[in-house]
Amino acid sequence: MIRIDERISKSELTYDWIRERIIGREFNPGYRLVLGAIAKELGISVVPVREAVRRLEAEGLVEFERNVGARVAMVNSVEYIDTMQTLGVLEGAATALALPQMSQEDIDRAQSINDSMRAMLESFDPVVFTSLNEKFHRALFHRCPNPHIAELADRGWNRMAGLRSSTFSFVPERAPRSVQEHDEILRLIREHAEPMEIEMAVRQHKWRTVEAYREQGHHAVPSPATAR
Amino acid sequence: MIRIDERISKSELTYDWIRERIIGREFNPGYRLVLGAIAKELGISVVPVREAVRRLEAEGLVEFERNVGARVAMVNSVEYIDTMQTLGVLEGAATALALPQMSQEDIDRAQSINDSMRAMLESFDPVVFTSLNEKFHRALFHRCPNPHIAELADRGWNRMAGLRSSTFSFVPERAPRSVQEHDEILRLIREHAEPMEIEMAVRQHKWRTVEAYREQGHHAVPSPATAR
DNA sequence: GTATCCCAGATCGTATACGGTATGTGATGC
DNA sequence: GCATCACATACCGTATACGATCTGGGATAC
Repeated sequence: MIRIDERISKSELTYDWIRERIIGREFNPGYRLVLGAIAKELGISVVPVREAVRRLEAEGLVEFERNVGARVAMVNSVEYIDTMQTLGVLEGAATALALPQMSQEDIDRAQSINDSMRAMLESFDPVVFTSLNEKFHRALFHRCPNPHIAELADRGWNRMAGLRSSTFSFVPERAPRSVQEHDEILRLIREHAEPMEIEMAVRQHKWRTVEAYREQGHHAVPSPATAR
Repeated sequence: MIRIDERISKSELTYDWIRERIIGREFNPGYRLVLGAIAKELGISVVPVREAVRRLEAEGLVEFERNVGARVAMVNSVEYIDTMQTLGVLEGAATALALPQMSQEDIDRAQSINDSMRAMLESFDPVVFTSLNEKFHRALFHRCPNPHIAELADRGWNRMAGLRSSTFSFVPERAPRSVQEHDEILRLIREHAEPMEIEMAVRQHKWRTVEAYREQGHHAVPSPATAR
């Protein structure tokens, strides 16, 4: 019997509720998440709200200070760069591991997403473009047989979404190049290139975006690549 | 003035308390963590205990089932293999990124740890050996300038500790080879080999351990063994 | 006018309480 | 003797309550 019930706990509902609002930019970075206020808004008590917030904290979407409260994680260039760098490593590995499980349809789907991206290079909308970009990459690694890596990559993307509504608002000039690199990755996959080569293509693709962002100089902060 | 206070929340204390016991094998995999019982043991209420348990769940040390409760994550071969594989990726990358920050003392310290490991190959104690092994690897990547990767690698090691008190209890025959590979990694670092080469050496080192474990066939047991 | 102190409001951290769900056990019917 | 059902128990999920801590602003001293 299918449980129509399938009831989900209030803390989980709250978790989704807050998270949606962070990802959807309704709650901007720095927005203060007051437990009592959210509880009243949702018509529940503060306990499940608290639990939801702590979970979001564990995933890096929210910052918490003892006896002060929670706020949506701040836009911070260093964080952004670190997250992108980490995601490059994870997603590269996840994609390489997913290769044996990848079907022709998976590849076709990714290709069609990338075609959509190319099509919109003319009338460029950074937010939509960024969202398609995420879809493209998820399509490539979602078959990853190692659930740990897949989940970490997933969290990485969520965190990114929280930190920046749109990567390509900051480095629009990278968009054409990015589409090109996507094609290149798909080509490597189709031609059954060495998994390591594909992994590095994916990683470098992300790292080049970081480079572009860094050179753009949106941040006064020096790169971690300091001299010994 | 330094706050002698520096009071830490009860939920945090509880988190540490439980975690110590899991890592220290006082709570074995499958051990049931009853909120009320722990609360009474520590003389506090269940609320902070609950929070601590959820945090441990987020890190994978504990499994939680709605309306049933929490138990220490089960020894599960698949989980173990996945975790090791992920850790190989993360630690390889973290080590490579740490290279520019690495001092001569760091390298010497790692070398001396490995020497201790070699020394104990004769009278082999898997638990101590595994612990030294962890120290060795942490010594190599702890300078990693990207805190995200470092933290993920850190969590990976903790998770491993929870899943297996000692890797080398299961594949003792790999110990000598492992020491050798450590030397090789140190050699590459000293000779300023390509970061990528070092990253792959670290990754492959871990993956070979997984291979050894897998071939050993210990994992005939899917082991949650509840099968009501 | 500036710095310090103190108080009030806001918000968190934790305790206690209670209803809901799952699990095991003994009674009942066959 | 076996399967089924009902009930008791254990434990979780959430609500409510209250003391603790932080923050900001106004009063006071100089």
